[in-house]
Amino acid sequence: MYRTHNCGELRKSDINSKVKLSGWVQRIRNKGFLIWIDLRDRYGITQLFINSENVSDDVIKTTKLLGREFVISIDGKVIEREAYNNKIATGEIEISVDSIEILNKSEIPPFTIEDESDGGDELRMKYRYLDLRRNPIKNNLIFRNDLSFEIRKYLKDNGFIDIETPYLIKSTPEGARDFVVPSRINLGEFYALPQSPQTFKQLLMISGFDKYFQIVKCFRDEDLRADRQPEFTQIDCEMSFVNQDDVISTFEGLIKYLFKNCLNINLKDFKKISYGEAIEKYGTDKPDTRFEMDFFNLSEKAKGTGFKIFDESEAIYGFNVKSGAELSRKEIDSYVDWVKRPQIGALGLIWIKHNMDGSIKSSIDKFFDADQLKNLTNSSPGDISFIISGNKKKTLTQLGALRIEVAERFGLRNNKEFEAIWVTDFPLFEWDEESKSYHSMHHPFTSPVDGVINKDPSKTFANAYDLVINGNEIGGGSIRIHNKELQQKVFSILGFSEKEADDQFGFLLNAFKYGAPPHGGIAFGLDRLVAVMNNDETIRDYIAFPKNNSGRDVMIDSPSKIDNQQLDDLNIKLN
RNA sequence: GGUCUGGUAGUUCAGCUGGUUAGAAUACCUGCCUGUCACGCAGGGGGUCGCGGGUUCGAGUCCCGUCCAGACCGCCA
Repeated sequence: MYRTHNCGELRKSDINSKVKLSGWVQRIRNKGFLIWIDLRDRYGITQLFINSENVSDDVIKTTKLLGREFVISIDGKVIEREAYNNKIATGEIEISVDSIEILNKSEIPPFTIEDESDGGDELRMKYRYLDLRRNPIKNNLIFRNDLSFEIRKYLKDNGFIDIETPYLIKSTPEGARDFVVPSRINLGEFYALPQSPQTFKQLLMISGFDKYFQIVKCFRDEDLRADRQPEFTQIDCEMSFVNQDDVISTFEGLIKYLFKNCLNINLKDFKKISYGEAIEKYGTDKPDTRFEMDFFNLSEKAKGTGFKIFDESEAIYGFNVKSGAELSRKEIDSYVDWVKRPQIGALGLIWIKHNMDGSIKSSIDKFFDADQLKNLTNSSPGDISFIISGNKKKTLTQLGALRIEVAERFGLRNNKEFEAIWVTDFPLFEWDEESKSYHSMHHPFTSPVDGVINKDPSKTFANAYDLVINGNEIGGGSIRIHNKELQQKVFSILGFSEKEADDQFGFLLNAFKYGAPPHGGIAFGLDRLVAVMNNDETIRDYIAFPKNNSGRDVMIDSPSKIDNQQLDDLNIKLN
């Protein structure tokens, strides 16, 4: 037997008990005659106490050999501490050690295994198994576990069935790049890893499974970001005989349930905002609505005054910042520089300070008088207005990015506050200039509103909805097409020939012939949900073994070359 | 594919307009210490300044290339 208790559970009531504990040496405090060892496991830390006068020579000898991260097992008696440590749960007791056994020694770890580690990202990833010993990361994974459990509980209680779908499927050209797996017994052919179980869950609806879910890995071969990994986990759900409101209410219920049960937070009812409104007011389809700073549109109002920049712009938008008039010239300039960075790409930033005394100072004083400016921005004393003009789409995007940056610097992104919203009424199609073709904004199985496609496809709206929490896209879904003809029409608008559509999705079109029920669903990014619930926008520390910026796992060193025999077996030649 | 930032001791970092033997903290090692809990005190070891080239009397520092890492843009139906 290695232990009678774990390192986090002994209390004052256990005093005088004989116990056996096992764990890792967190730290040794050697004061000559008296030695303390912090013994750590997943559950906590228990202090071991060695008084040189009262222990065998063996214990002293073994203790001298110990170093950080040694794995040891000790026997001893629980005693009360002379001075309590209220920082840890076991802080009122310690173990008077009778015997020590070294179960395994450890080299000195490359970084300190403490809450505030000195390790940089790269080192932590290389030794991720050590990083996972640290409380912050360990607790993230425990939280994720608790969240998964509650997800399953809610969905099961609501009649959903967990069904696994295959990972080796078929490559399709639409959407993200597929990860591809060569087939040895079908030489020259390839599987693809699923970007989502989309078509399978629709087929399950046709099978009559009614309410399906799966917490499932998905794969996309695209560049990574702090919130994007090539393999990630979705909470994938689908329901039959539902309309948009049914799906939204079921899953608004799920999200509220999760916040309540995992964070003890009661979320307000989720506001609904249309895609068009989101873009017009916030410059993004995933607005952070915890703060105001809605855009105003000056595209008509500010033109015709002879100010060239405005007169020649397709669009002019701006927003007001409360207390922004306190910004120094230097701070304002830093915003101007910020929007001019290539990542944002604005040509400039117009600012208008509305001082507390009612006076106006702006970067366009030469072209407008104070009253004109007050009238344009509708600002209050104390505000600063930021304005960007130019191409409409770019202007809105740039201003949207600035809005977030301003909120960040003004501390408006309050991490105690959570605001979830539904974004609806997306366009069904998006025109892509590069390929001169329509793309699905969501995916090609999304049904148009009322099941009808407008003569002008770009004016058709999708029966789709995204869940956004604090400016992060957490999930998205739609009511699907369940009719063969409509599905074929969508494929043809997307530029598929009848044969291509049949080759790639014939199985689905076929299935629609045999009594496909109306259905729809949603998928949430579990990694992002976990991160956002912990006020984080980086998902890596919520995944046990994530990949780095270049898609590499630096711990196992993947991806890696494979040997020629393996290539031969697959009939693959590298060039 | 692109933009930006970084790479100096085991680790996290400092190192100014180029100029003696490249520093700090922490970790590590040795000794001392009878109530520590970020224990304390004294001492010690530890560096191809990512790599390659160039400019220069002289390069951690400037220039070019390259690799690695991070953030972002493109991309992510």
